[in-house]
Amino acid sequence: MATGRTHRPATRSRGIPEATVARLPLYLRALTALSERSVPTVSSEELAAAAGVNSAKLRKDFSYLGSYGTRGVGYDVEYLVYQISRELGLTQDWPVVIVGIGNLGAALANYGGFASRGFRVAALIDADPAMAGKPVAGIPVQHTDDLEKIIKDNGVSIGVIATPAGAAQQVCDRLVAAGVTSILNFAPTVLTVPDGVDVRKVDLSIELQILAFHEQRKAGEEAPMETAVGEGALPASAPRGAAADDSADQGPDGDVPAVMPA
Amino acid sequence: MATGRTHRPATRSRGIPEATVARLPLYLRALTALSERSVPTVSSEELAAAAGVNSAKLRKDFSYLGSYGTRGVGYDVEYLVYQISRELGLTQDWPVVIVGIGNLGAALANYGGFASRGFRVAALIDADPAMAGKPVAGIPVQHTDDLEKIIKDNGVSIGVIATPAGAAQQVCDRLVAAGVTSILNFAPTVLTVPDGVDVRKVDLSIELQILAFHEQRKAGEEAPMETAVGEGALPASAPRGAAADDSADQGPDGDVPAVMPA
DNA sequence: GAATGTGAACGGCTTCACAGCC
DNA sequence: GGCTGTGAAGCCGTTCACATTC
Repeated sequence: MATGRTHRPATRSRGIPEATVARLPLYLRALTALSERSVPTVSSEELAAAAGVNSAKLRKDFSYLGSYGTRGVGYDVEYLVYQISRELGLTQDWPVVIVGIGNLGAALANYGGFASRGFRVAALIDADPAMAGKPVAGIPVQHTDDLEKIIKDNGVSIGVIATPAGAAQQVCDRLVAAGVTSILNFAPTVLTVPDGVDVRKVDLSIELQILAFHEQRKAGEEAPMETAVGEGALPASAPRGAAADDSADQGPDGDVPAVMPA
Repeated sequence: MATGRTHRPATRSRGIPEATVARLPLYLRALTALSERSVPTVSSEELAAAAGVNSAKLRKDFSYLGSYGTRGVGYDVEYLVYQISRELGLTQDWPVVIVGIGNLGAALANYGGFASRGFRVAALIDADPAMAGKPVAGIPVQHTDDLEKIIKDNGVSIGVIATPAGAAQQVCDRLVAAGVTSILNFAPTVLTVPDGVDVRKVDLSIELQILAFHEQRKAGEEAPMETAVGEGALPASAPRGAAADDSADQGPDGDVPAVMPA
């Protein structure tokens, strides 16, 4: 779920549900692993297990792409890898710029998963003049002043924001003005963008807070309700006592993207 | 009876929907900003705008927590900050361990938002002996061998995995065995955990792939390919050979690059 | 016999719209 | 008059179950 848009989900998608799109990368990863082991075909059951979803959902998801399986047999791994890659637009090269080369930005620049799937880090941009020219992950950092030129020269349409929250909106505005239409935001702030621009956010503290909510609930399952606050005092109250009991939080549940800020 | 636990008990007392829980941190962030500006009250409309959601949704979300607003007036900022914090379990201190101190792990350790919301980095753990003792973000890295002891000594129930994919499941198993019941996973792999353990995942390459999908669609919006929307328009029995559409630029499959981070 | 593809049922989340209270 | 709180309606996604195809 891309956030940041004002209204209109504009989900003008050509039939493929958002929830399905969000799972395609998962299937692709599982298929890639199978491909590397030279496995020729998989059943929906096997692939679903590898991707961590249930088989009915997987089959339904694939049905939106077309009929790529063979009844009684399963799916051809290589063929499916290609189809999903194509559907996701990974058969082409996507130049990406990362703005904000702090700890996080550097980590992203070094992240192998970027380059491995059609994404190419075209440039690293930072507002600190002292960073200019300094190579990070083998790529020289450029100054924010040249942002517009960098975007245009490289035909960049995807930007990653890893700046402090205070600078995020401004950077976002400049990226958009320069032609970027998809943004991955790591800054813990809500970005406002014009229609037609996609924003996805990843906020670490939000993910942790969601975990804390469930964690708290596990701990207070038998005992009491609200009250107090208490501080510190972390007795050895083994969270995993005999209590345990249900805890319905079975899987990671749908998918709320995720995490971390700058 | 006291049993019959199916899946989702939730029927028990306060059944706050997952979707709502996922938004509470967002509201909390917006409220905190208002609080810092000493704004006394907000209307659902204003707060919703600040959080990037619509007001009806916000009111519905708050209704699950209780009636904390005043009709005709709005919500008291301070009071709401407290109520949401309490609901999320942030009025207590959560010690967290980060396993895998590479670029990403270091970025997480340095992330300020951690401490600011009830989370405390209790320890940094890495498998590389060369890292041991080296301070990152002011905290000395400890070796994986001591993982169990660290977890127990600090009463840690939340763990963050920032290791390479290959090590993730093993680390996860050890964390869980040592008592961790909530995991935030940055490794691009599906983790298997026992019931009662919560896992949330964050996958950077997946987020980018989702953006690529939408980006691609925007680009192809002008060239009307086969925009056969409709519903049952998919009966195509013939799996259309590998030929399929030709729209694809170049058909480079280049084989499958590994989806894995460093 | 085996496994896909899919209509239909189901359940959860969002949006609407208005009653209720300040 | 302004704004919250909430039943009701609508939408979307998941799950079921089975006809269909190999």
